[in-house]
Amino acid sequence: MPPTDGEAERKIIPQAVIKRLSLYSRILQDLELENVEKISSADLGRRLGFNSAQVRKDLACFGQFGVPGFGYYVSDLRKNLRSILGKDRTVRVILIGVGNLGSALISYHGFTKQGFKMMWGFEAQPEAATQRVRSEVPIYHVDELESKIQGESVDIAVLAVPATEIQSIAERVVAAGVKAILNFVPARIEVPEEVQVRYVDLALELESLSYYVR
Amino acid sequence: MPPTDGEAERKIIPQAVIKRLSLYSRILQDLELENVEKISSADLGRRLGFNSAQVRKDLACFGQFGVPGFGYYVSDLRKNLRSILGKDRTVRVILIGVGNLGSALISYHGFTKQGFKMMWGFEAQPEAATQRVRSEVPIYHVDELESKIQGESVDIAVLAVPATEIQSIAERVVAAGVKAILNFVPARIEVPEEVQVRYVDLALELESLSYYVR
DNA sequence: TAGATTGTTAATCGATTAACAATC
DNA sequence: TAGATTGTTAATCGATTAACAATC
Repeated sequence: MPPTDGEAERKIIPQAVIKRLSLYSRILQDLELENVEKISSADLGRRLGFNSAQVRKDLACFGQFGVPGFGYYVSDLRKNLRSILGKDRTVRVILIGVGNLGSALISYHGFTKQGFKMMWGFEAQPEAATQRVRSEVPIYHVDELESKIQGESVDIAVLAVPATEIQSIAERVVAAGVKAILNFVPARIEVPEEVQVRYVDLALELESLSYYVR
Repeated sequence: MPPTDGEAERKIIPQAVIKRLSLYSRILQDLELENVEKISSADLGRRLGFNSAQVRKDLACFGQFGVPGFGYYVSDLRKNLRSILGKDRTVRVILIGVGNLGSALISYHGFTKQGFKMMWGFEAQPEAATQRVRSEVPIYHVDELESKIQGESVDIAVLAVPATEIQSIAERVVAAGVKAILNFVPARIEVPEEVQVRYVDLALELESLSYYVR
């Protein structure tokens, strides 16, 4: 039986589908800038190296967006994807650990370009970090984490703290109500299963490449 | 019929297996520091959330490293994995585009910790970048790319240039003989298929998380 | 020897691709 | 209408997991 209400009964969508949706969304962004009005699943797939059936099936997870015999209206599909991905409103991000890597992430242009709002940075040595960074984003002492999050909601926490700190920081962030974590620290964290965690392990990427060049 | 020589007939290994191998290798590194002598596939898997059969099957792609009824000798398995991953020698890395993100990557401690050698950075404005970075790694003008690579071999090029530059930089790097690219720029590049390319798309990670918090 | 755990084959599961009726 | 392309079902492919004989 089909879901009777629009929101609550979302079926479980594979993570891989969500990633491809983001990719489609970007291509559509480019196409819109180029004033392209329509695109077929075959063309959209070709730009990313995907099969046309895969494009249609990914989209079919969320509804019917195309016109048989014609294709998809670029602007219409883009709107729909943005809404599906939750990008039709401001997504609020904080960064914890404004060291070497964190300094780059807090002012990373790619985040802003894709419409994320970097709210605050948190650091154990906030003065040094503030000097280093030169960005509009205010940097607070990590002790203020809970008090800042309280009140103003935060969607995603980006973690770039030392490995020794990661578990305790993750727990504090979760306790403060954050539901999604992007972790740049090469260590697994244990959080309740309703909290979404993604790992970006930079050295791991190099390692997997080094296999092919030996 | 089994391969008759040790090197040439490597069978095609899924990328996912190689990534897991790197993860195993790190766990073993930790265990060795803790003076743990042996580990079973079940314990190794548990640390990463993998099934024990998967651990054994991944390892089986490359040989028999375990002792039935006992498990794996930590130090022995680690040596084998390092050799498989090509980490039993210095892996030489260069970085192109020493801007905001590139500045962090060139001196990223995680790379050094995992035994990679960051050779040089290349930039269109090398003076500004050199001032910004404060690391031992010398930064050259991007015009010197070919002449520097010539002679001293480079295993992996990390790219963090502006999106408009990415395709031409990729082509130059490949022409200079580099066989593996780690691309932080959110744009697909076209290279000969023997060149290995991995994409790290930071905004994409946030996008896929934002789906879960809307 | 008895117990434990490997390496490997067979079964299961999920994701990708092909095919095609529906339809604009 | 004829042609093109969707949405969706069925077929294929590959990856994960279970099971177990081999063996330390």
